[in-house]
Amino acid sequence: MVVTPGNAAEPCRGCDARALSVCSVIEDKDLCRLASLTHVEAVEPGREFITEGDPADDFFNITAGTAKLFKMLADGRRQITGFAQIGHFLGLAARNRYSFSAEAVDRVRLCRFSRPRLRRLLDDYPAMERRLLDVASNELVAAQEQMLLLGRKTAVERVASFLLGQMAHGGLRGGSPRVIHLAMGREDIADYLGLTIETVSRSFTRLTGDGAIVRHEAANIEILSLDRLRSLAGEGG
Amino acid sequence: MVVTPGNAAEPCRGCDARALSVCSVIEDKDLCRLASLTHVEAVEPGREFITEGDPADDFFNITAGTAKLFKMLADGRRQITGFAQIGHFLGLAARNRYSFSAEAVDRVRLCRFSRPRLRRLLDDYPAMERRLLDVASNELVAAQEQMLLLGRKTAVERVASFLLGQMAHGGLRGGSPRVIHLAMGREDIADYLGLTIETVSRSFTRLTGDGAIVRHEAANIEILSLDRLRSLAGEGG
DNA sequence: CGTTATCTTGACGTACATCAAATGTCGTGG
DNA sequence: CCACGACATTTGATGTACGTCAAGATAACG
Repeated sequence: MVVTPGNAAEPCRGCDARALSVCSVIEDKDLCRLASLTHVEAVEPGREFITEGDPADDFFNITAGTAKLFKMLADGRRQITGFAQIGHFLGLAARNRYSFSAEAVDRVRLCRFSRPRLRRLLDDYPAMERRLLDVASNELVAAQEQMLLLGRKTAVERVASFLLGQMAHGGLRGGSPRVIHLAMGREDIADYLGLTIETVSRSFTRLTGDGAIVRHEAANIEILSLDRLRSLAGEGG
Repeated sequence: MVVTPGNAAEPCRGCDARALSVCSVIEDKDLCRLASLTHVEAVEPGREFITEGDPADDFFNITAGTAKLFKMLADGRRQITGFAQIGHFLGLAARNRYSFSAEAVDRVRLCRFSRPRLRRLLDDYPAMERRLLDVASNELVAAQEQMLLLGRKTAVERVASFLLGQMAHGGLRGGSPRVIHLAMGREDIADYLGLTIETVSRSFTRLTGDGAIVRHEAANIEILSLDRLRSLAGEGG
């Protein structure tokens, strides 16, 4: 599973995720050291690479693809707490066990850091610790937003908000600005929004009927009216 | 509103919250400097001291009482994202505007730090930044747990989980181990759990019927069977 | 003690879940 | 290229947990 990079000396220099991730604080001249600390891996779709409750020995940085982060109840009910994409840093646990599981949605590439190694890196680069605090703060803001969604929004509002969120992510990478490609299926969307697949599907249908979107192949959603979508999301009034 | 401490030189030394908060990383000899950076304030019940969208000029440290943190939708729907109690650090925003509001539940005492002053303090005490990262990580774990609750748990499971959480907090401070005093009313509990006050009330009634708890004055809940409460919370099977 | 706010209980409505079937999508092999 | 099967998504019919509306019960307060 471990993929040896083509150029063993400098896998980090050409990394697409670098500018988007905590690694951006490492200066060019020290990239070599950064590269020596990490293992690049590929994870096949459906494969779980973090398991809730396991010792949190490693940290991860997503460099390609999409992973889902989730928690489960004993009887199988699942809540996806977020999707991790390029540049996303994973594994902050505070305690020494993971508090969630992570599974690849499509083919994921990631860098794995061992906890003690990252600790040493943080000691040498205080700016990186600051950057991590920023990352954690942003995730906290996103988590609060999601609590509002899960606790108080209707099904249609949830799906509309989800699309707006996915658009924000897609916007970072190029691509046609009005068409969103969803890497995850309806079941993952449902488990992210606290709904069932049927209700998610019906909500897409209603958004279509309201003229906010058009579905192309279920995974490709075209935004017809951003204003209408915003209004249906319940945030912009 | 600003309360001048009795002993202006060292309000931090005798602070009840110090051991529980980020301030614990400051050595005794430097407490004087810490004290010079902060303003101690009292906030009356019902008073809002952070407003979502306002410039995030200050950080806060709760030293007594309970505050609720919340977000609202345009039409008045509200989601309480957490309750902040002694030792809780508030104001991490990443962007320069608050992403949530905060209001005192009962009488709150807090320390206010201006953003640039805290920044300088962090530069001098790298350990404090590390501590803040731990704090943020713990909050992230709690937020994920709450997402599971809001997205996938039933009303009774939510209320049982809430009581277990409040017990964990109450356990830190002395007091009778089996009786929980709830600082907040039913409306706040409902807005925290994504329910209505009626459903919260009915869930308390069901927990009572199941022999898990007894209500004394609506605000004082006695735990009769921790096992039964855990099982009803849906986590321990 | 009355007055008022908060909490509990009851009757009923509704948004979403569940169960079930139809339709669409995609990979595989004829 | 088309036929087939497996799986994902959509649509429909019905059930239910929780919300809404309304009335009592209880506690807080002057």
